This record gives sequence, C-alpha cells and structure tokens, in this order.
Amino acid sequence: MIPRITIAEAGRHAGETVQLAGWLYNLRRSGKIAFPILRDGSGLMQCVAVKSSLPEELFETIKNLTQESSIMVTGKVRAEQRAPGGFELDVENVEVLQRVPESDPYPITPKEHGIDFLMDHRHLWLRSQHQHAIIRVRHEVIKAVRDYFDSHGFTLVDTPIFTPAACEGTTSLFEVNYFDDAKAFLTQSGQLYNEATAMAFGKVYCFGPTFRAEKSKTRRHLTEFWMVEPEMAYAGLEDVKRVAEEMIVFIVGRVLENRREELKRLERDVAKLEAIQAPFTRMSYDDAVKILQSKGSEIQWGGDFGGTDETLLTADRDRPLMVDRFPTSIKAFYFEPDPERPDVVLGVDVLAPEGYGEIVGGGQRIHDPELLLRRIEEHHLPKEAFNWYIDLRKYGTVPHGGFGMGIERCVAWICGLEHIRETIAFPRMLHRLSP
RNA sequence: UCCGCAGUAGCUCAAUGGUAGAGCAUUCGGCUGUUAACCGAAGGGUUGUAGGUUCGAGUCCUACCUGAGGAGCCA
Repeated sequence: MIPRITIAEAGRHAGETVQLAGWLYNLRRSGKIAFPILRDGSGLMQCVAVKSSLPEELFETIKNLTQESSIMVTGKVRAEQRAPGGFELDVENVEVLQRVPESDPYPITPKEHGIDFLMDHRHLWLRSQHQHAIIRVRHEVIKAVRDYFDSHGFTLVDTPIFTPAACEGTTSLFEVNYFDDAKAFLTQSGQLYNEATAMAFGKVYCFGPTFRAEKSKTRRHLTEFWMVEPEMAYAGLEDVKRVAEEMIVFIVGRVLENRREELKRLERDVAKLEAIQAPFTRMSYDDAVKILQSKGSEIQWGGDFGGTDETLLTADRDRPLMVDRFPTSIKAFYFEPDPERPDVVLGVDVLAPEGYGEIVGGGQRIHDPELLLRRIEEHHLPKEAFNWYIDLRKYGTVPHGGFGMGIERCVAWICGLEHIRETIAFPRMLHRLSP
C-alpha cells in the first residue's frame, strides 16, 4: 500500500514512493518532459514526468492537464536543489479526478489581476499563495489569543449575537426580525454581557463575530469582523493596559515562532515585528493632542483622532502606542471617570506602529450605581433595557475593566497589508456581500 | 452620506476627435531541467448604459449604473 502524505511532510519521505492528492497549480512542459506543480493546501510540490519512462498515454494526460484540475500523483520523493522547496516527485502515475475543461478555464491565472475581479472570485482567490499565507497567520493569531487567555486564568464565555438593544448607542446596528413582533440587533460588542460574566467567573473573554452597520468605506473597516474581548473583575485601567500589552507581545512572538515562512511570502519586514516588546510607549490624550498640533494636525482638545492623526502619532514608532484618559464627552457612557479629573475617563486605545492605527480599545467601567444611572440618562438611553446591567452594580459591585481587539486589524498589521479585506476569508463590506 | 478617480478581448492595460491594439489566458505546432519557462501561429470586441455635440466619438458634453480610493464614524 502506497502511503498518502501531504506536501508539508514530503521532506521526511525522501527516497520513498508516496501518493499526493491535490490540484494542479501550474504546468511547464517541453516535448519530452513536463513539470506539473501540485498544490495540496499544505504546500507546493514540483513533479517531474519524463516521456521516455512513462506509458505514452499517461504522459499525454499529464501534458494536457489544465490549471486547478484535481489529481492524485504517485511517485518517488527526491531531494532536488532546482525545485522550489528543495524536494521533487518523480511521477510514476497520475489519477485525474476532474480535468478542468479548456472551454471554461480557471479564471485566476498566474499573472496580475485587479482587486474587483479578485474579490468577485474570492472563493477561488483563497487558493493562491499570498491569501493562503494571510489566512494561516490569522489562524496563528487566533490560536495565540486563546492560548494567552486560557493560560492566564480567563474563562471563555461567549456572548450573544442577537441582542435587544444597542450596547453603546452611538453606532448603527444591523436590525433583524425576531419572530412575530420583535426586533433584534446583531451585536456590536460582547462587553456588557462580559461585565456580567466577569462578576460570575472573575476573568473572562469572549471571541466571536461583531457587526457594525456604519457606512464606512476605508481600508480599515468591515461590516462583519471578529473581536476578542477580555473583561476582569477587581481590575483598573493599569491592569487593562498591562494585559493588552502582554497579549500583543505574546501574539507577535507566536507568529514569529510558527509562521516565518508565511511572513516571508508576504514580504513582511520581520525586524519590525521583532521590535514589538514591552514596555509600549504610554501617553495621555492631553500629550497626544499637543504632539499632533506640533505636527500640524487641526485637532483641538476634546476632539477624536482621525485616521491621519493615528498615522501621525505612530508612523515613526517601532512599538505600539498606548493613549489613555480621553475626554469624557467622546467616549461611551460606561467609562469610569478619572477620580482626579472627571473631564477625562479611564479609557485606553492601543495604536499599532507603522501607521496601522487603533487595534485595541478599552478601559475601566463605571462600578458606582448612582453614576451609571446618571450617565444612562445623560446619553438618553432607555433605562429599562439596562436593568440587568444596573443589577451588576447593585449586587456586589467592584472596579472592573477590559478591552476589545479587532482580529482583522491585528492580522493586517502583522502581515503588513494595505487593506483589511484580505485578512478574512469572505469579507463583508459596505458594497460587498458576495461571495 | 460627501469629495475627486476609473470603466476597452476571459484577465492586466494601450490607442493626438480619423482603419480597436499588445501581453497573459485558450487552441494548434516546436522544444529532455523548466522556475509567472520559452519560440511560432490562430481564434477572441455592441469600448459600462442611455442620450447629445460633430462630416466622423473609445476619446468631448449630460445623466445614470458599477467599482476602487479618501473623508466622517469606529475595532
């Protein structure tokens, strides 16, 4: 019985006859020799078919294979300097499961394509090397996130996707029918529910899809994205900052450890990632505004950063930047005010270097029931909808805090991508709902 | 939602208001070590849609559609 292996394992089988199962990535041929390159999801393998050592019919079959045809190849693995990857397979047999017809060839050729065409063919584009590398880095980032929290005493408690009301009231939500007469909204954050589970488990995190109906049309926005949100009881702003910093350093370290090959394929400057070490630069909102003004930004105290402001602040830094103590007026209702300065809140944003902007936002939450009620009124939020949330302050309230990190923004930064849309298999954007 | 930009062969792009072209892909032929292989040939077009200016429009004007970029909002 000939063993079936993956291309990634081929190096351990040099000299053995094995079977590979995959798709034809490319084919170069001359009259009497052909080099089919096989793709199986784990890597690429150059195969060699020599006319003189194969039955004529088989050689003709190989010579006429079309791109992305599904095939199983049997042959002997051999170390070969000239082959990409260092190993080659001498073809003994090829079984064709489906030959892609030349009347309707595979649309994504080895040449360049425009973004619109590629997005329309996203279901096929995922087969290409570049996309493959990005999705694998994403996998590593997600695994690192989970490993970090799992090994630091956090319990995974996922929060609902159907919610009855806005979590923050400021941004728009996707509305869906919920049976006969009720409306539900797709969640834009698990945070409020996290605050409940943190009072039950101490340290928790949720990780799932999040939805924003904002009509944002930039390289940093999706309407559906994945967010990890830790929340900790008996914790303040400094604890939030420390955990965010530790987590980011851990994630980048893991990607460097396990996904070098992918980063190389993405032509990522690895030195920039190796520089991601604690401590990150810490800065108050006040100082950030002064720096921005000195660099020519129009920002005034009390205003929020624009995309160009974030770039100005981080472009010449080699580590993430933590900005804290934002004006109360520009932040959500649940932020705890600074006890020494009630006009600012104990919130923090983490801005990735190289101009990638905000990847983490969080802070300390209000734990005083009186203040929370006042804020709900000031923001004109329906108090009844928040009864359960107010209960958390009635029954054993404690200082607590947490943050959210957008996975796609983090992956875009680590991969060094221009646009967030390639960091998720099937991106959902303002004008893109398919495939 | 706002501001400019673009739309020509399956794909990526050319074409001064005057005969619609190239590379890749596809088909046929050649080549025993190719590396987005190479060489030769062939097929492939309602120039986004509708109207207008002009002897003549891919090119100029108007509207619409679609897309990509940026702004605002945000992770």
